[in-house]
Amino acid sequence: MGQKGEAKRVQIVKAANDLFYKQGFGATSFADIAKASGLPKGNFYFYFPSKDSLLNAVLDDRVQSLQSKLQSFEHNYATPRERLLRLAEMPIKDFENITRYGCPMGSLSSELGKCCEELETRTIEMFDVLKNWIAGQLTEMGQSPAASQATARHILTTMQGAALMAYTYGDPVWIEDTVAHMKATIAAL
Amino acid sequence: MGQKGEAKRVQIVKAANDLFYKQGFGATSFADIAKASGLPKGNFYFYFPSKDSLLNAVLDDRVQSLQSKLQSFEHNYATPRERLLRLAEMPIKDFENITRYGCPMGSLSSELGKCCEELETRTIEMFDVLKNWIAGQLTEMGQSPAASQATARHILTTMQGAALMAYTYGDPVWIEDTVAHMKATIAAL
DNA sequence: GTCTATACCTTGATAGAC
DNA sequence: GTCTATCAAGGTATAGAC
Repeated sequence: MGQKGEAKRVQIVKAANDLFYKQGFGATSFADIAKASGLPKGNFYFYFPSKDSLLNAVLDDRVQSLQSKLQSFEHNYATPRERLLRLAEMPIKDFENITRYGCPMGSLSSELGKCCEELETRTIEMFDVLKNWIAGQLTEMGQSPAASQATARHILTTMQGAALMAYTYGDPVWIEDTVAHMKATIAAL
Repeated sequence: MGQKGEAKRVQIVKAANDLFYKQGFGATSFADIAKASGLPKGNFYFYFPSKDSLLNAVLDDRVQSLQSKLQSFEHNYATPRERLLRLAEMPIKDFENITRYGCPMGSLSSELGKCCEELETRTIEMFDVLKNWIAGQLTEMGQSPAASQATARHILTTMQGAALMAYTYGDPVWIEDTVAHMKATIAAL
């Protein structure tokens, strides 16, 4: 596949990523992606054998974004506590999107679980990246591996709940309260 | 509408309720409901003018179930703390369904938010019933109205997060840990 | 490699017989 | 009131021209 082909592939994934987030995977048709990307819809099947395959590419992209984000935390902040605090307040910065479209990981996971189990396992991958990174920070802070996992689960659970409720009510107050609570918890660890 | 007609209506709502929970609203077709209820699909439009209308009937049913459940808590347990503890441990009893299909309220809310805003407001109704009941118990325990609302939001947020994560991972540990944590919080109030 | 045209299926909804 | 047959629309996916 040539240079131009790769660029087009990226273009498709980019448009699909956005639409899968804002409309959901099932509600997004190839016609939608064609309109958003400016590419004719028959072309997609040259790059992706199926819609599921396209979603897989989108998930690859999201995992990579998440990993580089976490890496930037490690680079920019010296202590694990500081890193976790920055992570916890991320939903504040993104509250508009979360309130309107939900958490990119949580809402997709919720949707895929109902229809396609194979794809659901891919979303677990994404959550695992985040969970294990959080647990790693906690271990670095002196928690045992088991305790780190439990605390990481607690943090993920709370943030996902906040995103879902803020999305349901269309009100960021659910995020604000939860983030404040979470930051206090982390600071006290 | 006669007696038999009403019975059939209930039968349709019952089958739809189950399928909307286990497969999702969008993924459930009239053909599915026909197969599950044993009724021919062309018949549905005599009872419901549209699929949305059927969902509304399902939501009415769920709200009523929820309200009678909460009423039974009031009847069976003397103190608000006891009632909240019983509510908090409900997901434990239902962990198998939640792990497989998610929370009936949360997963539906997540799905509807992406497609139909009018129906999304109906799910808020359901959450409000629960939220305001929890807040009422907390007020009875001496919390101020504002604090009661904030605590009720916190409880709802946490339980929804636990349901979503248990569903995503297909693992009830997310529920067990969260319920234990929640019960400790309530007991300490 | 790129794009058009279209096949084929499933969906929600309707028309009309009984 | 109840049910069968069918419609129009929109979906994914494919065939094949260029």
